[in-house]
Amino acid sequence: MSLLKDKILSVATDLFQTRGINSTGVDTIVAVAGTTKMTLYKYFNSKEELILEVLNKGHQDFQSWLNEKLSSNSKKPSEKLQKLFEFIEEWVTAPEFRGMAFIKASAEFPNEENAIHKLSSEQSREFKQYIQDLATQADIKDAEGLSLQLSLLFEGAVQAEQMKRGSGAIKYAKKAAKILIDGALK
Amino acid sequence: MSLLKDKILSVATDLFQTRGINSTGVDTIVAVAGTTKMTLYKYFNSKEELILEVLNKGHQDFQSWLNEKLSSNSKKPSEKLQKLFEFIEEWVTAPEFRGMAFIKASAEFPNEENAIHKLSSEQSREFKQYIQDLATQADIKDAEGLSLQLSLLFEGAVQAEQMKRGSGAIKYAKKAAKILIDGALK
DNA sequence: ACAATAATATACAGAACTGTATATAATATT
DNA sequence: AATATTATATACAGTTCTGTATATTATTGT
Repeated sequence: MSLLKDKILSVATDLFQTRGINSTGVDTIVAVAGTTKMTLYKYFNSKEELILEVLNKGHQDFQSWLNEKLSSNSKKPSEKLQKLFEFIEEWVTAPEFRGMAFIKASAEFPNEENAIHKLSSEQSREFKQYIQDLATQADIKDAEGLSLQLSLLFEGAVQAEQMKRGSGAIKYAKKAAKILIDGALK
Repeated sequence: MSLLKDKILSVATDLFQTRGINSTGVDTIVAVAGTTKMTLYKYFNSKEELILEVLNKGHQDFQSWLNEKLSSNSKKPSEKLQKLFEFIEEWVTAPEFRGMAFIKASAEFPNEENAIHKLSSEQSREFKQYIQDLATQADIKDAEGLSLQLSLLFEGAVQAEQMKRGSGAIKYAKKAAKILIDGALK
């Protein structure tokens, strides 16, 4: 992949998170990326396509990072489940954390027919599914219920942290997750 | 208060939720409200002021509604706490539910210095404080921790429901809340 | 060296947006 | 009935936005 395309993607990712998607013009993106609109529109047919790619990349990056962390630190599925929020805390409290792209995107594009909204919704579903797979492998009966609850805690904590940095919400989310997981494991 | 001002506020509330704040122009608002820009700018000095009033009204309406429901159905504080998510479910599953204004607003205005973001953050804090007061009155030791956890569940469930109507997330949020409250009560 | 590709510079069309100016009509008030 | 208030109609200034057209400059491959 082109270096410039990568640069545009990463600049757009950052600007969308810190200023909002609709409030970030393509002129600003190319200026910060040190290129021109002609180049941007060569790699992306429209701003919407750029947004979709930003979302896809962000989702893949997060999922890969999380999966890597979980796989390299735990073998047993139940252990992975229990360590899940440890790594989420690490992710959320990292200084470069700027929020979860799909959560913000779904708020900026509330129409359920909109392509960006649909992708956000799909990514949220995939994340929940990922947790559900962990829960299933850990032999939890109501894997779907637990995974839904854990996703709610996750999205709530991310939302809280987006709203106020250093809110400490994630610490309590972690405790709540432990209670819910322990309850479901026994 | 003027009838027209009220009409503008309610139209703006609806359009902001269904189309997004930045994607809704004042021209659209006045057209739907059946009035003109001159009138809108008589009652609101700027679009930002209108947004702030929409947020304030939404927050007050929700808090009043919830407080009324809780007070008229329960006397004991611990009962109120336990019925909290019953009413939240009622709120979220109502056909006219369009999401929580301050959650979306904070996503559209991510800068923590922004007046709209600040108000959203403040409203989130007030809601958490409201739950914390319920928890304190119910003699719960770690009232702050529990209220934070319940707010996370709440915001996560609202987020999930905004992302996909009829997701059923609120049902599992309710179950999780029960587990957390029961654990904290004993 | 030459040709093809990639990137830049710049200008601009066309639309949408906030906010204001100005003049007119409808409604209350006294 | 005369006057003040309230709302409308309409136009527009000024900005910002997405996306394109056109011409020029670097860079790469052969």
